[in-house]
Amino acid sequence: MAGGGNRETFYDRVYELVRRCPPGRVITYGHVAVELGAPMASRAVGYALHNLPPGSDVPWWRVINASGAISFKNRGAQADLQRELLEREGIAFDLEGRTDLGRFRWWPQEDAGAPGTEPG
DNA sequence: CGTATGACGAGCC
DNA sequence: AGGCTCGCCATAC
Repeated sequence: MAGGGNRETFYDRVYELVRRCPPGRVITYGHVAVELGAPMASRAVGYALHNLPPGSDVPWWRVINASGAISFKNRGAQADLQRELLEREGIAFDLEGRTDLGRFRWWPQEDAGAPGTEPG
């Protein structure tokens, strides 16, 4: 059933992109927004993950802020969980709780098979 | 339909 | 380097 009518919301687009983020890599809210065509919708991106339903296969923990740090630190438990999940994937954290975006940042174009971005 | 929220980003001091 | 403010966007009520 083509069903049609199934309009994809901004949230769904965020989920799809984040879902493509491979382990050991991270992406910033701002970059996700840019990929979606809304470089200034970084806030909406975070909101999308906030509305992320339980049981979803979206690696929300691979999404961090432009500072390379984990957001919603207020959530404590949630932030701690994200950091643990990232560390298990090989993501290193700075003493300030920040990661090296220049080393772990993931670029959707990599998945597209576009050379030039060598994570080396 | 208008207001308020929020897991952001960049600029300014 | 750290902290504060404004702006921007997409939903919820």
